Amino acid sequence: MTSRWQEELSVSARGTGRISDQHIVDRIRHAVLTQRLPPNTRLPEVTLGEVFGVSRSVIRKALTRLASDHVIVQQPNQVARVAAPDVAETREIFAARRLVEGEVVSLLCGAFDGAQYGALETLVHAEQLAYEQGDESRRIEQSLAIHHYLADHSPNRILGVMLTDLILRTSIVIALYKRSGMTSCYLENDHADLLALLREGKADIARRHVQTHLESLENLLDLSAPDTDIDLASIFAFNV
Amino acid sequence: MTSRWQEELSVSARGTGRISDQHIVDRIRHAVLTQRLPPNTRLPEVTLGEVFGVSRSVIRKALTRLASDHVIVQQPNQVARVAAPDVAETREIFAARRLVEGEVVSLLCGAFDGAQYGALETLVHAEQLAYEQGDESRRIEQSLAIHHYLADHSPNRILGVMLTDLILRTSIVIALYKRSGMTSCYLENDHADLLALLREGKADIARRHVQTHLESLENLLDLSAPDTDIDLASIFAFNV
DNA sequence: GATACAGCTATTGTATACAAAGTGTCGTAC
DNA sequence: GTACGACACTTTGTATACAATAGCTGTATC
Repeated sequence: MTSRWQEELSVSARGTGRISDQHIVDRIRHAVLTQRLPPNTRLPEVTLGEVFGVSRSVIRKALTRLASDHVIVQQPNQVARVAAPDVAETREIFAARRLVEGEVVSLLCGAFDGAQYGALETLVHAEQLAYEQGDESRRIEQSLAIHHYLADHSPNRILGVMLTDLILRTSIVIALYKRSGMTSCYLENDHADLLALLREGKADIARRHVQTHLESLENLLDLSAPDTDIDLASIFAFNV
Repeated sequence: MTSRWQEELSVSARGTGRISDQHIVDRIRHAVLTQRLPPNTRLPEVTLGEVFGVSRSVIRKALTRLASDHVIVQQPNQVARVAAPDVAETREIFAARRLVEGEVVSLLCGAFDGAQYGALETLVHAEQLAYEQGDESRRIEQSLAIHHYLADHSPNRILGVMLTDLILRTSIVIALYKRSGMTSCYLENDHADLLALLREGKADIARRHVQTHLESLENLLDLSAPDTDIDLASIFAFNV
């Protein structure tokens, strides 16, 4: 039973001439980021090996790194799966991201040159356009590009890579807890306002703006649903 | 040429019955943390395999994880080495730790119960005692234990593991840039004062206290020295 | 004496074989 | 029909063999 994602990944792999473990990590990260690899998806080593045309050794290294980044979860003698954080962890991920992205934005205030502001502006416009055209997947891509741009240009590179990881983990939990009725996790003008604040160089205001933005995003999710595991635990409690 | 650290690690390994990659990661992390594995130390896979009595497969997995945690650096076809961040990265590590540990402490304010305050107090006293007795290595161990205690009990577990990593990376750069004359990186009463603030539950003051504490620690380092690579570059400059 | 080159050694990269553990299925007993 | 157990299959864990690459040492040459 060959599922959809195997084809997607192998197509991506075919484009590049050679395949290193770094490539594999990037492909899988990107697939998770764009929600083509939903939470809990099984990732058997042999299957991935066939998809990318390498042996398990290389896959194993890639999976180890992905597990370190909390993109997948690996338990002994069990198949690796795309991570599926519970509600509590989801809140913690958002809180951590508010802290880190707030600081990064604060550091970034007034630090860009004209070309960089231009690049950001292009991304913001593209997102707005995609939203107006109802192209949801393209809108998400642009939105992610904006946040990644901030992470990649963080004056503090440590915080930059932390933010990159947190953006990915945020994508995972959004995929998990997005309200079914909700067509889109979009907050109009938030990114445009942020860009303006960056230009003006008001660090504290910009920091708070990002944090509010992320809070709004979190509030769009349905975090009331009890977790599968927690359900089991409560059942046992009743039996005892 | 069997060097010192190989013996140290193997002794640690012998104590535990079985050896998993997690054990190996922990051993190496601890050895780096306590500065028995100084920055730039070479870590060949076969040697580690002999030390721990496992094959390269297991070592390889451990090294991959350590590299993900920035404890070691791995370049293609080259021996893994204990990380040795440059001055710029050192400053960034400290800045990141100030942000994260400040937040963790803020979250922790007034959150401990009596037993937990007692545990912390014991650690603080032990550190003070070790300092008075001039037992530097023991003092460092206690100091690390205090900060690890905070990280391990962070209400936000994401920030907790981030802090654990940053503590380790801080240890590495302290080993690298400690002033030669300086006998100790100790700031009297800082930890005791922090404990008092945690008890009182003044989150913002406690946060600022930790951040100041970390700034003082950074200022004890000699971050003016040019990097090894830069030294070589300047020598070449003279010859040309 | 300096330099370029060749070959050797040390070390990592990759694939594969086998062992061990988990997962699911089928059949049988009741 | 259900519960239990045996067995087959899937998947990961570990070791090892071989290939490929980096770094070093010695030597020949200018």
